[in-house]
Amino acid sequence: MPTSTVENYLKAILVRSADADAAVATGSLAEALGVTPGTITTMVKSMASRGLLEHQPREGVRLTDSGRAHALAVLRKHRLVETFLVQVLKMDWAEVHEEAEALEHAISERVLLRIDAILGHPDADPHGDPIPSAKSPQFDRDSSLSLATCEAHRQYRVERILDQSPSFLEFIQRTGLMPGSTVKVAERDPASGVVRCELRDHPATLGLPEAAKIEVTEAAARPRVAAEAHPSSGSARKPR
Amino acid sequence: MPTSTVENYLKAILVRSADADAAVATGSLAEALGVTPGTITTMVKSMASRGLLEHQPREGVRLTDSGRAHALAVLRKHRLVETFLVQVLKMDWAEVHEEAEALEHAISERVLLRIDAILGHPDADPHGDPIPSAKSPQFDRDSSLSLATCEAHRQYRVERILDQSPSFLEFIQRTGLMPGSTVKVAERDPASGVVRCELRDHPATLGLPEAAKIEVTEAAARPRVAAEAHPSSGSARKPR
DNA sequence: ATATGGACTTTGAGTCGTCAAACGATTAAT
DNA sequence: ATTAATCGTTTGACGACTCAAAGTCCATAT
Ligand SMILES: [Mn+2]
Ligand SMILES: [Mn+2]
Ligand SMILES: [Mn+2]
Ligand SMILES: [Mn+2]
Repeated sequence: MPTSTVENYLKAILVRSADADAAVATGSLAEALGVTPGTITTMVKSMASRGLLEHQPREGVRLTDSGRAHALAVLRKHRLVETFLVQVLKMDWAEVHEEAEALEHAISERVLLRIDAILGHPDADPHGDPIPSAKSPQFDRDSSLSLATCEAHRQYRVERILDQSPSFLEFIQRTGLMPGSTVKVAERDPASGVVRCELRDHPATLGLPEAAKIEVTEAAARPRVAAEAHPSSGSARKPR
Repeated sequence: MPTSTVENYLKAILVRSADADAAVATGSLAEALGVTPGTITTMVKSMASRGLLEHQPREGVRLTDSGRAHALAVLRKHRLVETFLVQVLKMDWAEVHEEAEALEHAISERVLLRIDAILGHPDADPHGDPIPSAKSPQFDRDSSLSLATCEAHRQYRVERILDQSPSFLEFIQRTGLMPGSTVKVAERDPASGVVRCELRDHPATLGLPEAAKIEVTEAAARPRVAAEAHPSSGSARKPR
């Protein structure tokens, strides 16, 4: 029964250890969690003593199996809650991340089961982030194509937005670049750092670092996102 | 921005100060909150210094206007969340109190507004407890009639259950004594401490202290409860 | 009027999460 | 190799919340 503080630490470590079994630097955690480096060292030692992670002093931390399981559970709650807030409570796409940041620590397994069922067991949240499954703690890091790296003049489908800040999400929403939408890069100019895109019925311009935060796949690829983009036939729920 | 601990203290004080402006004894708070008397004294002094209440040493505690406003907001969240869990997430009537005990501290005003709207602005929770309104912080303590005090051989309507313990609520549910149901006292024997009732299609027996926890009004009285009792026509939502 | 018992408060201590500032280790530059 | 710079750890302190145990107040019963 970790506290919500510990849960936030676990989650921060998990999402930073996607690539292989490289250790996560304590400094990156300090920055992510908004606390001083000394605080991280202290917390990390206490979490290590509880078996949630291993701490290689001066090098970084690695989750144990137990720590990873806890972290995945929290991440799952976070993303299911976000999806619920958008689809059932009809809340704003750009603000649900903050809400979920608090709710992920207050929602019981029982409530989570109901939410998951009502949503039809989605496998991605409104930002396109994969929802870890209750059983198989898979954690895919598949597509590494973004608006900063894809080919120009070809149709792509937005899969995932890699930034949770409300201001960025609001920009995405304004320009219609949400997961599920179709987009084409019209021009990419490394000199000026500007990317010009074509949406279904209007253009959009953004900087290279911002374009890198928009993950895409070739337009033919299978859809995977839970958020509703088009008013399709039937109920608001998706199977599987 | 009180912590969730302080919010729990405020709520405990509020629900114990319904009657007039009598001070709430610190001992009753210690019991209600499951902490030692010394802890209450300490917390109460700190809350007094923050202007949330006044502390008459050796006598008790009284909420300030600011403290009462906070307490009412928390109570409102608690009861709206309970109603939401029952009506929208279809959770068990007997277990939502515990869930709400945690969620009341994690839900933002924004989320609360959505929940309230989706529920159609209910004015009582599934246990019949009044939901303080956002504007008028009214807090009615109207009916004082219970299955322990009402007349025998007359029809009454269950309005409210004054005990949140899951085991008691499960008993109520099993016997069909939820708010909205109709009941008649067949026999009350002070000697044995037993109350025998008639429900719509079956009898029920309970002790006097338990009967006192079931608030009723004369059967003709206006309904007031948000929980669904009968599958009525139309949608699952109630107006006003 | 005094003594007693119960309710409340005080005191000393511990845990958790945090900071600021001093300190150490490692790496990169000269 | 020495020196700097950077990154991480230690240390001492604090606020919030809690307990156990000792101390105080006060209403009441003698
Ligand atoms: Mn969080
Ligand atoms: Mn998300
Ligand atoms: Mn609570
Ligand atoms: Mn209730």
